[in-house]
Amino acid sequence: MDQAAVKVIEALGALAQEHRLALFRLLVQAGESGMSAGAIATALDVPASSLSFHLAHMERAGIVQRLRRGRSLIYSADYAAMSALVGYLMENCCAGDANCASSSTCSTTEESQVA
Amino acid sequence: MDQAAVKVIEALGALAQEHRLALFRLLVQAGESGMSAGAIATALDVPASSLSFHLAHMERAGIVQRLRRGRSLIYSADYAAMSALVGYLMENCCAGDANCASSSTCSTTEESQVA
DNA sequence: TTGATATTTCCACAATTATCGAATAATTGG
DNA sequence: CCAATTATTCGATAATTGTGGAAATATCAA
Repeated sequence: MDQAAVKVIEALGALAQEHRLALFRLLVQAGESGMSAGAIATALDVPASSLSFHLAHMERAGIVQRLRRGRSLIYSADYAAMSALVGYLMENCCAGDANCASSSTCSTTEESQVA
Repeated sequence: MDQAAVKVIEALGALAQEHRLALFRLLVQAGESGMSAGAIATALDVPASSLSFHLAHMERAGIVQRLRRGRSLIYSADYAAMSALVGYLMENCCAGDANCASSSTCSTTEESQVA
């Protein structure tokens, strides 16, 4: 299994869980400024230790970023990682056939790279 | 947790596994005509019973479709499900801000619906 | 320095997921 | 109908993942 596949599996696995999916969408909507761990815990109503586990999981997977501001740790969604993910899944869609079943989904093919 | 979230978690979980990720990409590249279970098993070098487990998993999750042709079962990728997935993840990106960090990823927002 | 705030790490336990050989089912050609 | 082909289900086992209270770590304000 190549390294790109490993990264993609980690990212997909990080998103495939109730709390983490809600968390990612929350951060997507929060935009660049992100949210503190505490604010996220309040918004999602998840115990701090559980949330911390999930946040660490997502950071390891490279789909969220973290920075410290004072006592708070601020998390934000990594949009580039998201694009790369979709690019990997749809790579070489329909073997490059022009008249593909789903041209819209297929057309996103070669625009992104997994880091 | 709403129904859309459940479907998305199942789809993401279905993709977040070594063999299933390889399988999905194989089907994406195969296009509309799809591939038989046997052909997939050969291509991926996975025991038949294991592959069957993964194929069933993916069909349940709604990211691949199945039809019978003679003795063979033909599987193909569901592109629409893929689009819906990305749409859900990026919904209301950056709270609708025009000058979003990643306009390209964000712009895919309201074009798809989870069934 | 001390006390309060913000968050993580540790740990033990529960729950889910993956593996694959053997047995079973569905389909077809002769 | 029968043998061959194609693929699934069963079942026992191994491996991974999620949970949350309690203790530890980092930061700051006074």
